[in-house]
Amino acid sequence: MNSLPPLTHQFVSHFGEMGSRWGINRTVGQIYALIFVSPKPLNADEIAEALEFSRSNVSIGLKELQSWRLVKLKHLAGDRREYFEAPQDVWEIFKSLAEEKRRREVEPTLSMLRAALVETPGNEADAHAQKRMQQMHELIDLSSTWFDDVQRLSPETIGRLMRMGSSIKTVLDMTDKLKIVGRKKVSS
Amino acid sequence: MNSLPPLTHQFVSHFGEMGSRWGINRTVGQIYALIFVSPKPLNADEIAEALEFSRSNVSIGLKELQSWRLVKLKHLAGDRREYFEAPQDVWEIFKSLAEEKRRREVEPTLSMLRAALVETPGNEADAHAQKRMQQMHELIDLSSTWFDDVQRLSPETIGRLMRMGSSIKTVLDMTDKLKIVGRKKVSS
DNA sequence: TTGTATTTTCACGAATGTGTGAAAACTGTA
DNA sequence: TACAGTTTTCACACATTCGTGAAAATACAA
Repeated sequence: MNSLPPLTHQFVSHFGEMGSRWGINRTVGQIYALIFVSPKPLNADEIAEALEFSRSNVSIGLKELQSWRLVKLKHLAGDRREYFEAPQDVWEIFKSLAEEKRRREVEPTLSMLRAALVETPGNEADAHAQKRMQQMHELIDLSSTWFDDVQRLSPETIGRLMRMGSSIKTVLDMTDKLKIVGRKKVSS
Repeated sequence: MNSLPPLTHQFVSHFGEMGSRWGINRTVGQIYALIFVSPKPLNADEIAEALEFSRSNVSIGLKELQSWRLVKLKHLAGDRREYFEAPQDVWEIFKSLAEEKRRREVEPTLSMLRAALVETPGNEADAHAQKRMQQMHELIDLSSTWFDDVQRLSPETIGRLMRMGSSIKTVLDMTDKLKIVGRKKVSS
């Protein structure tokens, strides 16, 4: 760990520190950071040595990172060991992360809400609770579906959308106007 | 806790279970859930009784929820106790959450990346690492700025944008075409 | 198949996080 | 100021998570 070059070291340390806030542990964060900045795939021993973790710890960390689809397993010719690398395209990474987060952190709640919404509340309190759940469901469902849709766009298109920022409103207003004009034309 | 009406109970339990995935603990999750579905503001004692938590635990949980801006403190006339309620507008809640998450989970990383990007790499490995950090920075910075922008739009506009889903691409393509036509006109 | 390199599992100690009751601190009223 | 209601802090016990080395399982070459 201390033998890492300064920028890499800084990056790896930061991911270790932030790990807990992101819901992964220090080890996993550092392993990912190291793989992310590495110019070539790494095997578990290299990681264990660079980070001064036990081999078993690295094994567990890599399993976890694979479950998040943040690292890809790669086999090098003439080498039996397993090598890992991070996808090169950061948009790809972003997508995997978002998708996995939704699956783990959002979907279960959506299911619970859906189940609760088809029940018939047995009293005043539950009737109100159900109304609140309805509001929550609407919001989560809309954002979730939207994210799903947008994810399918090319990175280039997403980039274009994002760079518009809040001026997307103007575009939206414009298209709405066009639609109304269109409708008027048809109906008149 | 067991005296809560069934739908409320289900909701509260779920938030307790999901808590760990969301980076809050069971207690905090349940307290929030209870406040969210409650038709009226609640005080700490009511929460402690309903959830069968110790009074001190509720106090700590409420502090945490306030720090996330998920509950609002409210004083009821003629009552010295502090009452808490969740903002009624779910979009408002969503915004607070997103903002707070960015502040805690994204900003520190952006700072670190910015700092690393102005350094001069001392060797090949760090040169490559810096390139990767550059890519990561670009992505996070763009998304972060975009989120900031969009957050300022009215819930209604955001809703409109989201309901468009991936067909936003068509709109984007259209406006691009308009711009090109416009430019041609000017230049010709 | 055997043998060896490699990965995974597991039990354990260490570290961290959680929830409690009691005590301290605070707040507003008289 | 005194004091009663309310909130917060704190030390402690308990639970959970983390990281390790050793042993077991797996994969593959000969």
